[in-house]
Amino acid sequence: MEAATAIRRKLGAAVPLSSEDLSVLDALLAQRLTVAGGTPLMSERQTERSAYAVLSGWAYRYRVFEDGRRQIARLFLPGDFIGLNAALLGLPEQPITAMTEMQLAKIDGAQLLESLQKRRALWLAFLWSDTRDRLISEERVASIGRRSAYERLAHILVELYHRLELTGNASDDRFTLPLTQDHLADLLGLTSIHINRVLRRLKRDNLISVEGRTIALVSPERLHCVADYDSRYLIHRSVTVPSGNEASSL
Amino acid sequence: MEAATAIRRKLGAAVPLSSEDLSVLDALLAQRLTVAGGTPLMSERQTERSAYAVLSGWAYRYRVFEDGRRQIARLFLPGDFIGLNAALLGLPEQPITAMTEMQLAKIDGAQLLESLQKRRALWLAFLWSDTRDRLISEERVASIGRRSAYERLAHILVELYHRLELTGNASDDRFTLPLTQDHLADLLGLTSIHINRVLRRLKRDNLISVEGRTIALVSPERLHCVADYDSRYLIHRSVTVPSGNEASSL
DNA sequence: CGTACTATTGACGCAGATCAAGTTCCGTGG
DNA sequence: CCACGGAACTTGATCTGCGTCAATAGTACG
Repeated sequence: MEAATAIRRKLGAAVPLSSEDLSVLDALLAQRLTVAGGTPLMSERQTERSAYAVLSGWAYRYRVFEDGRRQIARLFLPGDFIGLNAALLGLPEQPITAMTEMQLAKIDGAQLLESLQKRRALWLAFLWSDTRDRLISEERVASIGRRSAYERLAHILVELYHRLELTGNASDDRFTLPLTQDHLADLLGLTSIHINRVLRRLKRDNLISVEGRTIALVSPERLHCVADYDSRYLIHRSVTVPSGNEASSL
Repeated sequence: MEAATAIRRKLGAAVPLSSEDLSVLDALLAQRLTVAGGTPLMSERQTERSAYAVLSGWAYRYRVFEDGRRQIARLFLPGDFIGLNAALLGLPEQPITAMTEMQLAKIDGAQLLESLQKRRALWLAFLWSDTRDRLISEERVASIGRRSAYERLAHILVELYHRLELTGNASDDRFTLPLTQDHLADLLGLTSIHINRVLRRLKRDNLISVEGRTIALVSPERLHCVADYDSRYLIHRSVTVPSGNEASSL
């Protein structure tokens, strides 16, 4: 149970969770599974009404066009939820692929619905997570729409570091990046060839260093500056849970 | 009360709402106000814990960079909600500006929280609306990242038509577009000069026609094709509300 | 030791940006 | 009713960031 530290850290950072909230959460996340990198998740089996919480590993959702062009719409990191809203609403989810081996907790839609209705703090925590995902998506629009390739790359690296740090998957300005240059290209609306050149320019300018799959942010300050990284972006002051008793309220 | 047809149509299309649901909804939307075009909404007065429902008119949220580059992250059309999650969570919302004169319903955060907890169908309807907004945002990422200017413009026009049609603000393949070419540029990650040229190419190719602020989709089929418009995008089969009685569930 | 990703590097082309004028369309006031 | 001023829209000339095409290395696993 307590293995779901990524989820607990993320939700707990936004909303103070009581021990009772935590035990309901643990119950939701009880069913574990592991999938290999490359496994398609949620591909068309919308019948299931189930979602996943990411305990470890990375996944991504993408859109493919007729002619093969591809755009990654979203990355799922440890602490993120996959297909939550779709499960709650009973709607189909777009195709999602595991990028690395992943540990997942399978969440039952109906059980989740009940739990959120009973525990207001949990509901707010999930709502916050959802809101944060939207923020990220909208900042990606800003990135692809208005930032240069150099700035885009700087921005995503800083963003990923902050997201991973929150769940304990990064520290000391270093983290493991399982994305290939092709993935980065499809994520940022560029070509892998250009990613390669710009990545190397970031190294030459001494903003980052790369050893294998490990990225080190050599100069976080200059990276933030280059990316015009909004300091308020993804910063979570704790949400206050309005009183009003749990579950009752009729 | 019943003036909030845009909201009722939109939510009702996704989730069947009982007359009781509707009366709770009406109560939420009771407080009306009108703002002039250009009015800033939600700028930093995060203290209020209130949100808006758009009854008529358009607004947009944007991101400005140090050097003046601008990106519109999101458009708000009739039937959309502004700052809902932020109000529920008590978090600050990013700057939003009214583009035209707007009729709004002011929603109290605390009251909303209570209402959603009492009425499961309403909660799901709001959740659905939120999910749809995220879909739109992710499709925008795909658009800016991988579509050409010509395709992007085709896509946004088709998307806006479908969004407006749902609330009764467009029909017969025509609608009023209050956006200037500058707005379109900032929305699609282009320059207004290029928007101008591409718009004219769409007219020359007989895909659209423009009279003043009215856009007519001359050939919706070809537009869908050019844009590689996903037919499932924004289509809402009705959500089924799981049984499980309202409000109780302990 | 091949087969298949993944990364790297160079030459060249183009979609869309930038720069620089206009021009039309209004609303406002004289 | 016309003059003025300021958005919004047009149009052309030129430039450039990034894409495309093509080829070469690593690397990694079976």
